[in-house]
Amino acid sequence: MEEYLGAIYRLRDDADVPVPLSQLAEYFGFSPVSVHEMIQKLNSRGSVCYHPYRGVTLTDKGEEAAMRLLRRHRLWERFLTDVLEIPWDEAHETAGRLEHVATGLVTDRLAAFLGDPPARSHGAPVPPQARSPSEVCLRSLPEGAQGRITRIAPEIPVLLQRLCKDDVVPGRRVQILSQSAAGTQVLVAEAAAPVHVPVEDAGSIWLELT
Amino acid sequence: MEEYLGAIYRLRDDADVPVPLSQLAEYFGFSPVSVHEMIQKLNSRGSVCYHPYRGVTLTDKGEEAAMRLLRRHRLWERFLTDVLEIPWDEAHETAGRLEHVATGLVTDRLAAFLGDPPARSHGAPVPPQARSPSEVCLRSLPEGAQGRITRIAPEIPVLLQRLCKDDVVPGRRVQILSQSAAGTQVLVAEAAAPVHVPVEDAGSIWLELT
DNA sequence: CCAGATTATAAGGTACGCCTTATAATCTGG
DNA sequence: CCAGATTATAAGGCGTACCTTATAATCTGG
Repeated sequence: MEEYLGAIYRLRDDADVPVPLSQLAEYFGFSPVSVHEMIQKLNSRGSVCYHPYRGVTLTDKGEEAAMRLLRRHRLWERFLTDVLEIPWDEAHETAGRLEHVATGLVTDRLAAFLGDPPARSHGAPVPPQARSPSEVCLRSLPEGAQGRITRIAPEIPVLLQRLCKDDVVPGRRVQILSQSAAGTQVLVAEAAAPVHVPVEDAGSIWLELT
Repeated sequence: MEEYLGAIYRLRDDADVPVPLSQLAEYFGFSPVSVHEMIQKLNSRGSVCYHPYRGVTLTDKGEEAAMRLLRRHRLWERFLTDVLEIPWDEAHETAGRLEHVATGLVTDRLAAFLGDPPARSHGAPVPPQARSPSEVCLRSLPEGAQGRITRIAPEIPVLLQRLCKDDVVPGRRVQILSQSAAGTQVLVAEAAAPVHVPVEDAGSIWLELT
């Protein structure tokens, strides 16, 4: 239930276009029928606005809930990475379960404890927050450019897994070796071997130049 | 599933006596039939040993799982009360949901972050830990005695709610005003009005004398 | 030792969130 | 503009964990 709102929020990623149900189905690895069912439920509950054949958008109510959910996610993630020093991929996954468990008071205190962070130390902003204009997409960078990964967006589970495998995670310094139609060749931090990032993934990686 | 193991662990409370299913039913507020069903499942999975007409005990496997669960509970509880300064009753409830969400690594790091606490600052030990021998039961104290509440055990939800309502929670200083067949009259901390604790509750309150 | 209370177990039901299969509606490109 | 791909929807199923009702087994105290 909550997961759907979070997924829509993540998938639409700033642009306020309807998210196709097929995209949600792929995101969760659920059948399109199941997603459709759930969306109907969310629609009748007024969390979501369903546009047949086009997708779903969040209502004000849904937006609210999704924002609070993502805020909790970011806060827990930040706690796990910064305070407990859990690796990013595990932190992200655990935060995905912690985000559903926290009263308003706990969330607020957690935020205060973390110093009301304006952003993840390594990653996307803690809502409510817009994307920083200084972030540029990996795909748009020339060969030789260097930067620090600040964000993976949208955060699609399979994508995150793929990237984590190659240590392409927020916080890493990278250098672009070459751009081609197939994708981008990058050198990650102090790693010896270059990593190939396919086009469809490169568009989801955002960095700050150094 | 996990909840049942935790409940058995809490209800048996040190003594290694079978826990009657009726007690579990009361603990959860479930019907006896539902509890019986679940116990059958746990029994066939080898987490629990079912003694018909007598109750359930934990197998080594179940004991292990319950201990890890309770450990996570205590650690989160301690984090919430000590670090985030959440009131005890809310902390206990939230910890009840957080305990199911934490990998081994997160638990270990959390424990380290809290300084590998031997006990809750206010309350029961973080397993594996036995009960302190210096704890005495409220019911057994003479009039006039003073002490600090260290523990509510067993932690039965309805009991915790009742006690929280009167601010009878771990950490509070109390003075025994009178003992009677009906219960115990106590003065809590700096509260103006004395509180009446019925016999059946007084047996679950443990304190350290001052 | 047996009657009344517990406890066990069988049978059938509900809500939830997922599934598959199949058909109908709508969109879109050659 | 229509054929093939998407998308929607109907129908029926599954597992989980709870429920009620009803009957059977066992325990326990007077």
